[in-house]
Amino acid sequence: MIKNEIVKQISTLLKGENLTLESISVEESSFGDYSTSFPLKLTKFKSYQTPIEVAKFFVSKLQKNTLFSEVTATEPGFINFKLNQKEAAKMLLEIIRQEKYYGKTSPNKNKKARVEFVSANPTGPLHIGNARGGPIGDSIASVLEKTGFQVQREYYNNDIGTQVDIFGDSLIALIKTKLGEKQEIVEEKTYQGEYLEELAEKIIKKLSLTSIETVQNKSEEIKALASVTLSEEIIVDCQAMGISFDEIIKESEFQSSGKTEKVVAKLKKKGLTKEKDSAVWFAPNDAYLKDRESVLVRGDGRATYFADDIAYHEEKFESKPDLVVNILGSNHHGHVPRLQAAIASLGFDANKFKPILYQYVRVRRGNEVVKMSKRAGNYVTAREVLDEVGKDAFRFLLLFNSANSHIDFDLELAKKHKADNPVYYVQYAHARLSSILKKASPLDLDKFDPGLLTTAQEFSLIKKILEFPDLVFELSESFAIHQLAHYSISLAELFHHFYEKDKVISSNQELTHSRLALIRATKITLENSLSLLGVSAPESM
RNA sequence: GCGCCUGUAGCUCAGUGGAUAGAGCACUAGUCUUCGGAACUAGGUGUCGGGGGUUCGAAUCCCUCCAGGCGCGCCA
Repeated sequence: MIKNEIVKQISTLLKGENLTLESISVEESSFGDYSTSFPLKLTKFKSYQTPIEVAKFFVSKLQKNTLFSEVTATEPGFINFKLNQKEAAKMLLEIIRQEKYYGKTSPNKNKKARVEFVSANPTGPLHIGNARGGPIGDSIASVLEKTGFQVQREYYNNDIGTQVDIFGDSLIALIKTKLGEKQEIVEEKTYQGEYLEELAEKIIKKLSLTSIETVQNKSEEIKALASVTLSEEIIVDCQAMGISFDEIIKESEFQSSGKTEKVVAKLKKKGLTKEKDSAVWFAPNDAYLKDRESVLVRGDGRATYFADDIAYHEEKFESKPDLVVNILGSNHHGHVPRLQAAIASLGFDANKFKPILYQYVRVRRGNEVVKMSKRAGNYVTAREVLDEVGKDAFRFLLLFNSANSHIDFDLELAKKHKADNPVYYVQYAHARLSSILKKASPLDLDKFDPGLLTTAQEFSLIKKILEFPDLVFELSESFAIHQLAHYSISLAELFHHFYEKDKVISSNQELTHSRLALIRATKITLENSLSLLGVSAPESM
């Protein structure tokens, strides 16, 4: 936490000087090893008139830290820090001691976070679009844990509603056809695909359906079984992505328990609803939402998804979390402000609510866009892609882009075992690291001398390793998880550079063991990064 | 019509107020008696979609226009 250390020192000094600043940012920089421009951002100067004078003043106070070999002020008001190479190398010992805990910090100790992701409807197999939320949510949850949060991973099962009804009707129609009834009209809205056939066969067998009458009598049972079967299948797909949930929450339970009804009544009491066309609408006093009122209870008395979701979020906030993260497909962007308004109007702190919207995924095979799957009929399933490219490439490539950008997922690239496939590049580095450690005699830290790690390659690698805890902490606030994928690539790259130039195993025992310590620390850092991404770190490939 | 996201090198993308805008791929030429060649070294391209504004400073913030994707239902 070097950057954090600098920020802390500056903050203390600022207080002493009675100067305040909203945020101090420290960045890696080619002008020093770290740099900050906060003197340029001060608006309230005391006895120091210009940014450069402020910078100089702080430099005189900061220079005493042994971690830096040089602290300088440069025009127009930057402060640059040069890391002391030997002191930095010394920190490798601590990393080796911490091992899998390296990167773990505790700013969020004793805090609770709830992360909701995937939340696909049980009306078909998980598709690649919804699946993108899986790795994103899972890795964000892991990052939060790494900064001290106690995290609950949850999946919201939308097991009721119009979509589910339409799906149920399609299924029942299909079962009837299979049992001999002639269907006259096939409606456009009906669900299709091989999976529906499979499901129909399975249900006929399980419920021993023999005639149209039995289907009629057992229609509710059929729908329930279909919903459970598909939900289970989605959960199994998630497991194949390396994801397991702590909690699966069913939408139907908010209705059956009366929680939805209660929360609608609460909103009504606060005067935030109105009745129009025999339905109950959410009508908050919010300029932005004025023309976007939406229905809570339909004309026929049934609650909408929105109402249930409010009840769900009331339940979330009543558990007193410090952070509520929702990973949603970008098509939910209209839903988010409404939900936020509802959360705020129920008296909860909407600042704790962090929705993350991700854009959709298009699947390509080379230059050709893949649109449909045999199984689902009209979209590409997560399972097909997973089976074809494997969990590691699947997760890494979905986490490689920022959530805001669209992804073209190239099946051909994902399967390539070459450098243009970044996941193999990183994994290969890890296998190489393991191989060196196996080949060498066991690491003897008594022979470790930080003063021997003096080459440019060694220093760059050490700096990159030391960035890791800072990055994890930043990600716990920015949720920009793709930066972790890029970090792991850059770490692998710096290791390869070092490997080519500096020979690790030699007759010089002190140098060998000092470099082995660097190798060990690199391996730990790479492993911990990959572990947060949910990608395996192979010992050999 | 309204809203959200995107537009950065030939391609795929990083970079959201800092200093000379960066990687990877592709392309060309090299590096194997040496710890794993799935690697490394060297070579260079940019109206940061266009225009205007804010300020010491803008790819980044604001306005506007253009292009692409998505959404806008008593769907979820």
